[in-house]
Amino acid sequence: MNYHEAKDKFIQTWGTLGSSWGISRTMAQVHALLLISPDALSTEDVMDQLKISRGNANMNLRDLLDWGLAYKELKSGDRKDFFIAEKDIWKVAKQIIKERRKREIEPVLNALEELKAVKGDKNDKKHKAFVEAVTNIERVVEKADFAFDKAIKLDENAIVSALFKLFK
Amino acid sequence: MNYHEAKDKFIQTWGTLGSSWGISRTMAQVHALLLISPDALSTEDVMDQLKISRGNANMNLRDLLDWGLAYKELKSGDRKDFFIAEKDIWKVAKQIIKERRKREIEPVLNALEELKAVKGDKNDKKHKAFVEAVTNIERVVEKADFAFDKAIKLDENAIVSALFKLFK
DNA sequence: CTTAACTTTCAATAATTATTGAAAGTTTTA
DNA sequence: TAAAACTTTCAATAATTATTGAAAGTTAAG
Repeated sequence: MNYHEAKDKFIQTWGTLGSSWGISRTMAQVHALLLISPDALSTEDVMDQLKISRGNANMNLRDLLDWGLAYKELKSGDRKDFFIAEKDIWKVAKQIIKERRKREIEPVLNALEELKAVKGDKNDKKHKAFVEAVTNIERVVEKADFAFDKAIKLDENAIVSALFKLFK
Repeated sequence: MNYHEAKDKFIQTWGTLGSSWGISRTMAQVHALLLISPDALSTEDVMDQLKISRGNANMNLRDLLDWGLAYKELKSGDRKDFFIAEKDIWKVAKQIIKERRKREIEPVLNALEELKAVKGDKNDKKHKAFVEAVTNIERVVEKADFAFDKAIKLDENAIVSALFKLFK
């Protein structure tokens, strides 16, 4: 496999992985391209290399900035924006967890809390099953939330070695 | 909020959460419905309550069985299949992690391994950046894979208390 | 066997989500 | 201030993904 084949396959692979873990396919592809680029790229570079439109490139670069997965780099003597990826993948992972915790877990916890207050006959089979299910789920979601919160505060090796110790 | 409102909101919430964590919206909704149902439901019950077609109900129930998130229950004197959800949410979470590890992480690790073997000038800036990026990613993905592998073997409290100890 | 009860499949269609590209907006330079 | 260089927006459109429902398939009972 030569450089170009490998590059395309990498962008494709990273895009697929990203989209299955909650970041959009194109955003992950742009990130992949930036990851393997030794130098910062402009919007046009991204457009050319991924064959996407200006609007699309702009949108996804902006989203990457929002997620903290890429940074702007201004080159003196050039008015264009250039972009570089966060290349510490552990930091990338933590950043994604952090964003998704905020965007997805928090609203769910709020919704679940509300749901427990359902009015009705507390001895009804359905009512009991409902409150029980919601309470159980809330407990697990809270624990997952807690785990993610801790994970983003630990470094790469600490979390792995902590888990490992449990099996020594 | 009365029972029906709460039920609908719960199904909606669980569907949204599911779809953002990699299981299809409708599959998560069917699972939600089964979760709060005190008794096993038939395909028709699911069709009626979620207002979805027979084909769709069948497909999603089958997928839930595949993922190990629901079970068939046969009632004597009835030829229909009835379904109940796995109600231990920690088990549900572990099951989802297990399936996604198999379906998504393993293929990515294989692809990354292949990519490291890219042919070309090892001193070229691009080539070096590429191999470095792929190697870094592989390292983190392997660690995440390891962590998930351990997580699905631990019980609910062990993993949380292990993380907690690191902060005491 | 044959019929009835039920489940599965799949091509057509609908719904959703992503992408384009031209126009509007912004910033910088001279 | 004007014009050039660049970025952002957004309505139209394309691509993708999910859903339907009728037909085919399967299983069990009579």
